[in-house]
Amino acid sequence: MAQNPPAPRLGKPLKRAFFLRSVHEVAPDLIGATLLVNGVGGVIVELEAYHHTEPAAHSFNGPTPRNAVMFGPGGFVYVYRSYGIHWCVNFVCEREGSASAVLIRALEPTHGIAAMRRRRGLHDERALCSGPGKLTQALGITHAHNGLALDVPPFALYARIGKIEVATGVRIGITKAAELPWRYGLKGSKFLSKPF
DNA sequence: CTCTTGATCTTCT
DNA sequence: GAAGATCAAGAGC
Repeated sequence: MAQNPPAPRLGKPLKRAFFLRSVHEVAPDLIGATLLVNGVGGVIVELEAYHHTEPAAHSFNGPTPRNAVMFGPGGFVYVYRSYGIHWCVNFVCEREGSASAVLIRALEPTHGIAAMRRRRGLHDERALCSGPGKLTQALGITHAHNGLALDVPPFALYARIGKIEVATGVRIGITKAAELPWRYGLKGSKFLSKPF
């Protein structure tokens, strides 16, 4: 087995207050940040913004048992079941009642790659976390994590270090409000769910 | 490479 | 009963 390169240095820990502003300010600032769950994870390279004022958001029709966390304050985790089989993870943004969030869609694996390969049953690093359902499986995220805070274990989030270029485009896999350019990604990354 | 399909949970009609 | 913020496997080109 080839040795993995050393994991990159981490930036400063992001606190809950990081999320208490517009989802469109948070979204580009999260590209390049590092997400870890029990020490396993990587660099966020792709995400999408959702807001209760547009019909693609789960919160558009008001609170339900599933989306209740979205209606709380920013800085917490919203996990939902997708197509009956996958889990998808969101970070809630803005103030309580704003019901906005970013869907984490892809990571560049950097920490705990062996654990991710084991959970995914795959060796190819580029396929470990290149999609919203894939990365939750790789990090071990399930409904048990719904409602947890992002700045408290098992979660840890670290600011990016240095400059990057953020790409934007239309969101993937939706039919309502499909024209909004609310997909954000790390320009040129090899770990996206799809190229921009 | 693209296209199709099955898996089967939660919400809405 | 249908649709959905998905993925992997298999068929066909």
